[in-house]
Amino acid sequence: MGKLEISLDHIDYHILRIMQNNARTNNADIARELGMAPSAILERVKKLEQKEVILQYNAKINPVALDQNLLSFIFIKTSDIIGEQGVAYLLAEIPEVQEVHDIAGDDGYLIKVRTSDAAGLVDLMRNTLGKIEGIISTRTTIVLETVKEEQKLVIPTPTA
Amino acid sequence: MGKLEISLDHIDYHILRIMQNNARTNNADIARELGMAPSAILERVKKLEQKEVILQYNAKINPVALDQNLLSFIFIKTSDIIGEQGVAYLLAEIPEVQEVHDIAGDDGYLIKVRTSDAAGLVDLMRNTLGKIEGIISTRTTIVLETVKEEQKLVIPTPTA
DNA sequence: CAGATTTGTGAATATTATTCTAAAATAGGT
DNA sequence: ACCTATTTTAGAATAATATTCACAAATCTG
Repeated sequence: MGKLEISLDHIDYHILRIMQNNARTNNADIARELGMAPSAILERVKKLEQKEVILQYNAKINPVALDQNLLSFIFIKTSDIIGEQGVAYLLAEIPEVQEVHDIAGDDGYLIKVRTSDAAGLVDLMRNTLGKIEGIISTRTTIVLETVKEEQKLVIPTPTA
Repeated sequence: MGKLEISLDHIDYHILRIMQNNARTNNADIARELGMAPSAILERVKKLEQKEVILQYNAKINPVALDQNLLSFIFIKTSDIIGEQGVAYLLAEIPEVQEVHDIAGDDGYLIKVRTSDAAGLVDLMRNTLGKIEGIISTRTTIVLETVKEEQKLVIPTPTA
């Protein structure tokens, strides 16, 4: 069920490194690169999934292609009691909201939002955020340009 | 030969929706779901890649499994001239830095950083950020808990 | 509407995924 | 060290998928 003990060896790391860079790499290729049988790789990958080390595989789509050109970060102060996250879950349900983080200090959340343009952002704030009870205030930061945007983690190497 | 004209139909959207949710869905399955020949799907997927609509496929790995438990956002003010992004590129090269955004207003950047713990963050700020010329000041926001973290885009549906 | 281009189908072949059994490796306990 | 239980791997056999290609259908374009 939940995330069990995690004990990953360098073979797992190698698999993760490959998968992180191209999730569509097939078993046969991974097996060749690691010099192992495809069946062994398949077994390991399944376990990595079961152990929730690999959470999901997803295609990164170009926002421009879908006309989602505006990225914004919004700090949201709420009346949520510490520990409770009612507003957070409501925020998480909004499709345009890609991330919801409970942050320290400001008794609030930081969310990442993608809309087509400024009008879309205004619309979202007015018609969606505006209707959520418990939001006290918001502070929006507009992204002019994204230089890097990945979810890749630093994976330990055998010699480090 | 960058991103050319983008003209996506509802079949492309459907493929993107499937791929966004599970990048390892095989061609045959997609073909079955769309009621088309696998060869046709293969053709479309290749074109989506060529047109840079699909940017990459990646496995989302559990940060906890790799002992990267601390997520932080750091606002960085620099002496970069507007339009120039020297510091941004240096920041982008840091493995622990997952995102680098040029933001409006504060003549600075917002970066997203993942470290093992607070000590790792301090270490990064001191030994890596500290050595980058042009950084004037930083303001760090610690994430206590992440409620949602995805890169999924809103994909238009036929009836919307 | 004709010619040209794009996109799709269907079949054939190459490659890969998956399953299974036995061997090898590993971990624990004495 | 040794034996046993457990985990992991290899290897072969089979099922399924990927990929290619020729031709048909659909779609532009002018």
